[in-house]
Amino acid sequence: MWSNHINYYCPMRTHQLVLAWIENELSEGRLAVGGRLPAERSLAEQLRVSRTSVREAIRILEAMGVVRAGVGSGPDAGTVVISDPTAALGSALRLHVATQHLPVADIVETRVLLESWAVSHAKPGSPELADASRLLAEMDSDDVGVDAFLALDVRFHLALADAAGNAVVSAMMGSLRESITGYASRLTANLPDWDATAARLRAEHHGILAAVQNNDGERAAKLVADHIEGYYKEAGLASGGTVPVRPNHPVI
Amino acid sequence: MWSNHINYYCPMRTHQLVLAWIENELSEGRLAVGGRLPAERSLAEQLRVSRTSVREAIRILEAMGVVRAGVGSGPDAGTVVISDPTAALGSALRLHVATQHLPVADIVETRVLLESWAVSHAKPGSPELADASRLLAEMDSDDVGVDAFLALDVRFHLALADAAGNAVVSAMMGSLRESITGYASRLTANLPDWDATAARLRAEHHGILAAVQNNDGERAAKLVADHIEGYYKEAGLASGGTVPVRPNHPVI
DNA sequence: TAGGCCATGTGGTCTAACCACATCAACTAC
DNA sequence: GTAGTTGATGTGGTTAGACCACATGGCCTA
Repeated sequence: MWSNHINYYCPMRTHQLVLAWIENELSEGRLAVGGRLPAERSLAEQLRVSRTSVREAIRILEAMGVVRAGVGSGPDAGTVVISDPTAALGSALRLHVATQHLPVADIVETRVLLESWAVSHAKPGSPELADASRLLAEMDSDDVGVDAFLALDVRFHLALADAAGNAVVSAMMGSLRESITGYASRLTANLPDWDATAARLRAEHHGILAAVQNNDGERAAKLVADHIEGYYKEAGLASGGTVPVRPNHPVI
Repeated sequence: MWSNHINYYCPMRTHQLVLAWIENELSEGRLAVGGRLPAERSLAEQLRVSRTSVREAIRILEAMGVVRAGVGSGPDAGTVVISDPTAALGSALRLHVATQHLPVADIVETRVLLESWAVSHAKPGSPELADASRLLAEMDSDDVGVDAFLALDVRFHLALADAAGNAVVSAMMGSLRESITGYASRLTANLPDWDATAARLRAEHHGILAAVQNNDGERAAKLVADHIEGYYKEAGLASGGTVPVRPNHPVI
């Protein structure tokens, strides 16, 4: 392919040129989180490409959780740099689960691996553990429904993961959870007795948190592994099955 | 936003509609790896959207490693479904490293975690270990340059990760490696004596592989952790530093 | 029969136009 | 003077239509 207007060979597609430019701006520090990209029309003119190509690049960055695009005027408008690795990893994992080339069993296994490491490396006094404790208190309330309980459960486990202080592990944990949320909620229907299960989960949560706060990382790791594997075993994890339709669950 | 031609509220952007349709086709099994998407113009007509929106969706899927687009006619032409989770995760991680919201130290730590788990769960007789052994033999040759050695090193560690048989861990390992390749090769320049380092790395590789083949997962995990941490420590990992420019390193 | 050539269909790119939206400044009515 | 209205401006979102390079395959010619 020959780059338009210019007479030298260009193996890149145009939107990749734009991506490379933006990534370079990020690397060089001229563009940082919270900063704004030039308007699409300006950027197109600046890079001598069409607005179409600029938009394709921005769509990719948006799907990667690197930028957020907003219409209108004001602080929420324009294309601003963010940093949401979880969104990108989650979408990618979910799509590949849909192609059935990433077995759900492998995702669960990886989750056990990451979360075990996280609880065994969590700092006992970290604020994330205080959040986790608050979430447990909410879950102990009698008037939480199944959906609310599961939502709190997700936040509890993410708080545990965050307590280890590793951004990559946190992002991967979040993305793994996101990619199998559909499964998890369907699995709940398989449970013979939700109330009994909920009571057990509550007790296990408290045990895990106590172990972490007592600085007993090894015990916490074992407890959390049993906790996760036990839940999926009880609910009957069907590895390699099909994913339910989620029409209102966009990639971004 | 009101969906064009139709009089009901539609909170999705048009390209997300296309993404949802394609993800649904994948989930329902009507589209599988190796299959082909309808031509962009056909798909646009079928979904009553513009070709631009279809293309934006395909760009995202391409960046996610879910499809591959080829021009012309014949078997390599058209948009065909693939499954390359590593590409997606790697691009995402690299971009977020560029935004300096994912510390390189966290990536290295995560790599240690995943790879330790992988070697401790690798099956001693798996074919991936035979590949790893072949790679070690190549690395033992005297006439391999630094770059070739590092390339073989990457493949050796990926083979180890694959031996555990978890697709998610393999993909994450590959993406972590990809996201810090720039760093790793720059770090080499910091080494005081490459020949000595290479000799040490060779010996450590053989030790790791031997432990795996002897079914001593615990020892293999410790060796691989020391191996990785030792290398980065010797080369002087600068956490939070800036990434060098890679103009010919497209996202896809 | 062998070679060249063009019709066909693919993705890649560009242009130009319109829309919805959000802000802000200027203007108008009270 | 103040409050409300209104329009200009600039943003991303979407569309239509055109042209290009490319790869195949069938047709036609020598």
